[in-house]
Amino acid sequence: MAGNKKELILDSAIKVMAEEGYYFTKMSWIADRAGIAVGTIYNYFSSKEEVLEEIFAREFKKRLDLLAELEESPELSVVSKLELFLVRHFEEIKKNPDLGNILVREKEFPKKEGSINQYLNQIPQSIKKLLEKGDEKGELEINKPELMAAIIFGSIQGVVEQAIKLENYEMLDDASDEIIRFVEMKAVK
Amino acid sequence: MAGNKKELILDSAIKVMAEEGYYFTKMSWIADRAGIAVGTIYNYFSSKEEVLEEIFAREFKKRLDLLAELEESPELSVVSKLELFLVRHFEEIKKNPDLGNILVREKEFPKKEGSINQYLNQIPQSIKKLLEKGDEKGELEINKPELMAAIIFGSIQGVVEQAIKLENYEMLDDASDEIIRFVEMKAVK
Amino acid sequence: MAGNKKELILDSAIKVMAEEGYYFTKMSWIADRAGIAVGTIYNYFSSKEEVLEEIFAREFKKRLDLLAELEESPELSVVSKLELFLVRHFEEIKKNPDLGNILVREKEFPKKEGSINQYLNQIPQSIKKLLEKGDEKGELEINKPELMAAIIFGSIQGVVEQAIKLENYEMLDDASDEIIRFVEMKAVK
Amino acid sequence: MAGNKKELILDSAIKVMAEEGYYFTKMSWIADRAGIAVGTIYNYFSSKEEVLEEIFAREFKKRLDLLAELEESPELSVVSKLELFLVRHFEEIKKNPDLGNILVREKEFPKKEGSINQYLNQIPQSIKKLLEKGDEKGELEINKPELMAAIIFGSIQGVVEQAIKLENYEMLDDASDEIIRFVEMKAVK
DNA sequence: AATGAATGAGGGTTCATTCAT
DNA sequence: TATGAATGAACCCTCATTCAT
Repeated sequence: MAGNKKELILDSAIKVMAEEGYYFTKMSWIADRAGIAVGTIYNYFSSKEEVLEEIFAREFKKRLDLLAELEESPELSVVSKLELFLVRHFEEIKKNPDLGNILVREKEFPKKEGSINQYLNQIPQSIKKLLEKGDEKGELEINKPELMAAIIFGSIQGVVEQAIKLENYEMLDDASDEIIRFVEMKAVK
Repeated sequence: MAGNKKELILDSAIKVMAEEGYYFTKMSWIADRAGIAVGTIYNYFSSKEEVLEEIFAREFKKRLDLLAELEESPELSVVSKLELFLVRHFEEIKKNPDLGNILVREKEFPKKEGSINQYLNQIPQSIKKLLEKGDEKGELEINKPELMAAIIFGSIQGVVEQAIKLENYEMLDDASDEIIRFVEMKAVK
Repeated sequence: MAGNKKELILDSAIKVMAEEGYYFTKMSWIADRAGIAVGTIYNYFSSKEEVLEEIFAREFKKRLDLLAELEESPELSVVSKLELFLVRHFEEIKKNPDLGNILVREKEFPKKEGSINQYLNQIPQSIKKLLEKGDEKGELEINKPELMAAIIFGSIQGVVEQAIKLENYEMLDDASDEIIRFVEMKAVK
Repeated sequence: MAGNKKELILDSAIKVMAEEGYYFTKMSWIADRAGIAVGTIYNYFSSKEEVLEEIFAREFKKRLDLLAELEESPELSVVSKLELFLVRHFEEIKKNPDLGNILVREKEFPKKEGSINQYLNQIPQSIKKLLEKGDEKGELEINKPELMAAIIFGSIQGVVEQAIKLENYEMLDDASDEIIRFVEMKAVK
């Protein structure tokens, strides 16, 4: 039951924040949309920032769990791993574009190491590690893994951003293919 | 003199906003950093939002002017045009990373058609047009220009974001090469 | 409870505005006087202007309701109606001179049709209608009802203004008699 | 020349204040309307309040001078004196309704004994004295001179207020007759 | 656990006034 | 004298958070 209420609040927060952006979002709007009182939110979250953090935490946990799982699949090539990751990510975004909107747009909280930054930084890092593993294994030839990771991560974000802005969600279906093609350029033949 | 003061304010605003993010930035901090009174800012800008808009307007004007100029150079291939654009953009960011920080991070102002959104939307659009031109001219084979533009724009943003976050500005030197290589995959041989 | 808090704020506002005038009145003074926080005022009123409007609205409603009630009393002569109105009005002012002070002094908000102007304009209009009715019924002979209404309304305001300024509240007891005597000059014998 | 500039500023101030009201009037608007710089105003007036005070001072000086002059005319009856005063006052208002607007509307500056209050209080006082003189001389029978003065002063203000609000300036031509008729009620036959 | 009225620190903005030119 | 950019104190209003019920 308690879990349900927290879910309810998060769903409501995602909708409002996707529409208005984190800073314009008022706690009272989240409450209204959820059909509860403002005070109730504070029984489940200690602050507005924590609501956003929880959203990021959950979504990033999904991605990072998937990445960890893929990590431990020796039968898969690095490129396949990346592909599986992309496919799944874009599927999730397609299921809930509001979420994608938030994930892609909220970049504030400068300095503060905690907050959402901790999550945002992990994906490019994981991609970088993946690419380095590919290089070590002789699958790929990556000279500048940090740069490549930046490009790949950027591509992912860019696709989500445009898909939502243009309301062209089909773009998400083709995106992994296209990005993977880019990585395959680096494949050692 | 007047131009100087406006410049002074913008420089100060760029520094503060890069450090703190637009929403955390206080008008009084911009004034302090510029060594002037808060009221003075309002002699040059009508609101905090307008300060950010001016920053975006100026930087995007530079980019869009360059794109327009390249447009009218029939001797250049589409790929070369894109390359020149990228090289110049990354050079500018390297000269003033604070600016890059802001350009890449501020994505709020949802809905509001005016504000910074008008600028943010123009670059992917211009890239898309460039790609379509390349397709028409038989230089490139682009099936989904919108997707490709999203990926390229995303890559650019991703590189700037990571370069700044990791304080690895050399990344910016190699980024255009790498991104162009991706576009060249689409070249018709 | 809620009604009480609104009342509390209005009472406080009346006192402060009577002492200081609307423009000098600070929201924080109203709050202090009411023993509440500034923010609380905004749970009941959307702006400082709305506080003043509510004061006017309430007082004018009382007057206009009375006028409407008198309107529907065919047994009363027009002069008697006017007299009853004056007596009641001056009684009210005597009970709460602070209120009278505000009602008589605040005339700003130029142009703006909403705001307090809508109320201020209604009394002379009602008086004019009353005089015209008297003329029609053959009770009075009024050639210039607009002028007469202006004089009567001005007299009322003038009496309240001086009574408060000179702190001579007895003046209010005699005022209706004197003003009515003036109207009776117009009585058809 | 200097006198001219001061005149220019006052004329401009009257127009702006009549349109906007004292509190909404910005010093810069007065300057703009006068075709001069804001700073220049401060060469002739020490503050915004002083501009308003000067307007009141001048107009009230005219009235008080007239009253003083009438005072020393033993051949005139009190009623005639009052009539001459009213006629002149309404004539002036008709010549410059903007001025009337200000004179009638600005009542703020509570407490502060200086400011415009000093002027506003003098007219009812003078009227009261005039009435008392009439009583002494056996011309009039006035039991409550303070009340009568309040009514007469209120009438004057009310007429000006309505004439301006309704843009019915003809009202001003008939007003003195009507008000005098009221005073004549008190005449000893 | 749920409520929502109360809180009050905080910040963007205004604008009368100043003063160097 | 005239200018008008610079000043900065002042204030309305917002809204995340609290807490008594």
